Amino acid sequence: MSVTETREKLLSTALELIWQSNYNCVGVNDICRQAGVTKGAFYHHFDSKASLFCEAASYYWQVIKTDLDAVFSPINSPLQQLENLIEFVFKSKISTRNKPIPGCPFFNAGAQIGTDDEQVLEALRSLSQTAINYDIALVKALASAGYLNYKADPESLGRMMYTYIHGVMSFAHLQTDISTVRKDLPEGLYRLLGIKEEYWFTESATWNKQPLLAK
Amino acid sequence: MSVTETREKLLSTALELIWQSNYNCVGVNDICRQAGVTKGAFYHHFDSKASLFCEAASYYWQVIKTDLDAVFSPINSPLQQLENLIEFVFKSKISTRNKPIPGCPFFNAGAQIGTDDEQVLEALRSLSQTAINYDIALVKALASAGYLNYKADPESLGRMMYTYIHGVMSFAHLQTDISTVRKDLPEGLYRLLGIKEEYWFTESATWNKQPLLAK
DNA sequence: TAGAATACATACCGACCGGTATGTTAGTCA
DNA sequence: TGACTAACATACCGGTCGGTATGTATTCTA
Repeated sequence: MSVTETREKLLSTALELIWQSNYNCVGVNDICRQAGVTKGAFYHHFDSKASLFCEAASYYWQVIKTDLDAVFSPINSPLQQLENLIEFVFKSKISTRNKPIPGCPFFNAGAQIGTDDEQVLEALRSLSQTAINYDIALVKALASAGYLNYKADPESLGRMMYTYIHGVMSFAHLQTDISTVRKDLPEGLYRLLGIKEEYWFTESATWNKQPLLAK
Repeated sequence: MSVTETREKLLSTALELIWQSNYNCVGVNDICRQAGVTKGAFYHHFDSKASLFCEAASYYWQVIKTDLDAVFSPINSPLQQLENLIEFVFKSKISTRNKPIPGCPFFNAGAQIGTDDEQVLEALRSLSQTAINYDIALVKALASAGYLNYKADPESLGRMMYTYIHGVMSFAHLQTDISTVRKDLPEGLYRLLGIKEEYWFTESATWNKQPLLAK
């Protein structure tokens, strides 16, 4: 295995395992065993488990950014972008062949990290803010296209979208049942955004690839 | 210490520690030390850490039920009940003297427990469903009183409220900043519920006790 | 009042944790 | 060719984890 191969193998394996489980439960030993790499190699490439997580976070983001850019591509109307987002969340975070619904491992991690792991928290904050920025842009587009009932503060509304989506995912993770989510996710977003009711469930997603990071 | 005293001391201490941190990070040793009880006593009263958590969950619920019944008391109008709920969430889960925002330890736990801890998951599911039932009742009351814009499925909408509230709390936990939450929490609920805009921020909470379980 | 059950206290277990010290190999470059 | 270093591999560290085996007071009961 080449140098960069080993590194990326560790990153992707860490993501995979954390995704299936969570940050606390996944140990360095597990990651190494699964990646077919020894602990010496691990600590040659990474300072600590926490710093691996931070690098994995940006690695993760780098991967799904491709998806998100397609989801929010300007060739789609704002309403289509919204439907794409819903489809993306559903496909990448909720719907799985395997039983347990992973949710978002990075959002989950926020609830798990001890307050002492400041570098991990900071990485998570930056990740969430970048994600929210996508939502904010969508809110602005929807507003200026006249789809919204109430006048909105895009920043606040973008945050609301983000928190709602992750709330739904966490709930799905706990319930291990996706049937309610299939309905609650879009309708909740319509309601939050204040999409005029005549537009509910009218547009369908133009994006329906298999997400890059869905196992 | 009497028998029930020891037991309750362990339960309340476990709640307190899990609240400040989380299920994974809090060890049996920590709980015993903080409670001033030995490990022998612990395992005399509880089968395992998981079963302690389950009992703590129902103990927790038993305590906040008093608060919730006051929040949703029928002497309050539906709109007042909603404001009470917002105030309750804010007071008990978000606003704290100490720096880190705890969020809801039981919701957090849902993202932490390994999928093998089925008994813990079941306790959490039951807890969340009971909480959602309060929300469902509120939705029905709001709907029949004519406060809502769209016609709603109360069950679905109650779930949406629940997931949104917990999403907001988890986000606050990560950001350790409550200023945005103070605005996002009520407005998001208005939007989700479809409260007619003329009623936004009009009613004020009739409930403003100190929650029983806020440290 | 003897004995049995309750309510602990103490000491300890093996497994596992993140991390490190040290050895080995392969490639780089002067 | 020889010194140097990057890229590992191996073995091991102290600490902590959830859990247990066993001893000992105290209280209840026959």
